[in-house]
Amino acid sequence: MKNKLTVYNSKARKKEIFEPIHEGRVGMYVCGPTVYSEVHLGNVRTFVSFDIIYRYLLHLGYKVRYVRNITDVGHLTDGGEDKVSARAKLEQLEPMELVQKYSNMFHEMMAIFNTKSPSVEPRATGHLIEQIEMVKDILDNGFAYEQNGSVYFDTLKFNDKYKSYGQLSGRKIDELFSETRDDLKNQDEKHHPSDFAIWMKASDEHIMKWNSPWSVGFPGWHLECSVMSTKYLGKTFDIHGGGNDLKFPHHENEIAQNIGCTGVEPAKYWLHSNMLLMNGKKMSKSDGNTISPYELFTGDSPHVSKGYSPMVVKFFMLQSHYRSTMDLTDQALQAAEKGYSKLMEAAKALDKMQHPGNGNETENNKKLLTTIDNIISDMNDDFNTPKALAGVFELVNFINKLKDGHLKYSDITNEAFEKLKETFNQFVFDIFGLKDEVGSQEDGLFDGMAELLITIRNEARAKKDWATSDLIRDKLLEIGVQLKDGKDGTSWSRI
RNA sequence: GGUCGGUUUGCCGAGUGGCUAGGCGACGGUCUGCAAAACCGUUUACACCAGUUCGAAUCUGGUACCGACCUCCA
Repeated sequence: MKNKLTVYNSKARKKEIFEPIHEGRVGMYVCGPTVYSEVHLGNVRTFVSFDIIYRYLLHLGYKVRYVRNITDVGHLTDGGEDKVSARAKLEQLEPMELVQKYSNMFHEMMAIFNTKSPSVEPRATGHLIEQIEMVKDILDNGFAYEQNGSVYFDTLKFNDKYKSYGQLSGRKIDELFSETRDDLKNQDEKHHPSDFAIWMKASDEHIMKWNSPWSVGFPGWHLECSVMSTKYLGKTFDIHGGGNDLKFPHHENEIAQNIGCTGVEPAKYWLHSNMLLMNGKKMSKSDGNTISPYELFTGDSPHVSKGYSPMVVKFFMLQSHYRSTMDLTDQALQAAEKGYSKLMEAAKALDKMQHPGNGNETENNKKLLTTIDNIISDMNDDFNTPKALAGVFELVNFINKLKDGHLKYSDITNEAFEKLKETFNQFVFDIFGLKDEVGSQEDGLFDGMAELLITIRNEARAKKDWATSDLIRDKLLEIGVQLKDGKDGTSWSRI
């Protein structure tokens, strides 16, 4: 029981045992970014969360097809303008130029955070034909109607048949009706306020528009995900993910479209990640409570005292569960920086450690094996990374004790030690997707110079010339090299 | 106003009807020429008020506060 993966299904509002539709294979769709500006740190959290889910499914041996779309049309601003073309106008670029620019930046950011590329990354504008086909199908099935060149999804009619509109977000169609405000323009085109556009007629000044049986226009925002998930994963697939804020209306409408078109539920499990807060409040550009990933790296922001590396930020994110809100503060990042470096030091130490080959099955041995088992069952429990990470830190404790001789190798069997090594590396690098940022910067010239300075300093120390010794140590620290005088001589590391 | 979620030790954050998560910080120690780093140890909290229970921070009800969403030409 403990070894089975369970996931929290937002639709069922409970944890369920994960059983893929087709044995050994998983289809996963995650709503990607709208590429009209630089990626938001909150988006990063969502995609890092789903990256870890993707990596863990791969680790479990599933063949995963991971589809994450890029929205480049149909997502509108408050003023009704397309977000992409509005920004393109501002930057004096062709809409597709803008899409390319921010897609590239998005991919760069995903690489910086060491996330794996999805299997398919489809764009909305690349699937106009399929979107028009789906609108036709929904019309044919009677769940949509045309009005002045626009096509609206008929939520009342849909709900009469399937009784499920609002199920995901916990909304009732009657309440949606009572909330209607009078100042909504063109509401008279809709039969019911909860109806939504699946095809919109474009005004003359609208740039991004295409021909269709109903008008020259553009697809509704929700349509692309229904179309692309169906195209690449089939009518019903295993996992649909996205940010919590997309539950309503985006995912609710997506479900309605899929069922309205194919007659079946699109996803077996709905997974939603929670929001990233800063200093206890929602990140918002309008009130200045925001920080971009780049500002976070450089420290060029009033919200942080210094820069934090991408892996520190990722480590920070791992410390909370993907379904919980998480609060970004300078203090919390500083703590994460220390924790991350402790983890990497342990990884380096473990890499050099070797078990002599004979050991006994002691209490410590038992404790080690239990710790390892718990890490796995924690991750199986709806991808509980903070708990699994806590377990990994218990492994760090084992590693350090072995290194310092507080724990003898003879108290640990060779088999258990190998299991420790395997589990530690799998979780830290393969599943959490962390990497050692500092180590990769070193080169031979630098190493040689550092060793030379240490030799000179040790000669000074031997003569009790503390002034020279401390000068070397202090100056090296200033340029980011920290010396450590240990029992077995002096070692150094970059900070 | 509606829907959903949250309130955990100095900070960040898991979790469970009885069994000190973890990280950071702080304090003590080991090591050291002194440091730093590292390591070891200590640091026992669960918004408030009722109720259920042998026992609740964990379940139930209420209160307060916080957050997200509330539609696509708003």
